[in-house]
Amino acid sequence: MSKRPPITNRVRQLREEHGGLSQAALGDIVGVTRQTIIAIEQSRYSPSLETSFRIARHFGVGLEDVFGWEGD
Amino acid sequence: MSKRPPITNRVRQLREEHGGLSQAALGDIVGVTRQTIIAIEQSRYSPSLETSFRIARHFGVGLEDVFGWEGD
DNA sequence: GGGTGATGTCAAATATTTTGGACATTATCC
DNA sequence: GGATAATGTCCAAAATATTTGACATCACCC
Repeated sequence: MSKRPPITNRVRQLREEHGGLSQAALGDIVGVTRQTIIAIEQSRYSPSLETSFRIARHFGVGLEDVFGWEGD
Repeated sequence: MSKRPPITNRVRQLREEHGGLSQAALGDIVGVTRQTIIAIEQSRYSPSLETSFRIARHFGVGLEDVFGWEGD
């Protein structure tokens, strides 16, 4: 559960669609660091459900609009 | 991000609705231990997104059909 | 050319999740 | 009464996520 999880994400696209919000700015908003956002965008590990919810809700969308399960 | 997260879950109900699947059995199926299932059902911490996806998909439902965000 | 913002990488430290094992309780079944 | 399955608790440890700080690159602007 740590080596490139089978999860896709659209964080980067959502940032761009929302006025080019920077990784650092998004991190501040959802309460994590810039590095965490980078790691999530690069699918280096799977974030906590709480962090995932915060990101989705900030963009005003559902969890599965941000994160996808490979194998669906 | 560790003291009783603002996340609700219906794991227990889903287990019961699926033939009274035990915590241990569910754990085996999704690849975590019995203790992890207990902790999740009791909202002791927020699981990884990967574990969350595995649970939801085993029951054939979406992430937000299992986990909810308090504040929605 | 010198600033600034955004992204990325690396490594080490800290925090959180997950595990493994031992033990208690309750209910059921024989 | 003894056996077994299911849930729960506690604790220590291993594994993974997250933080912090330092540094590199690229693009843009002045």
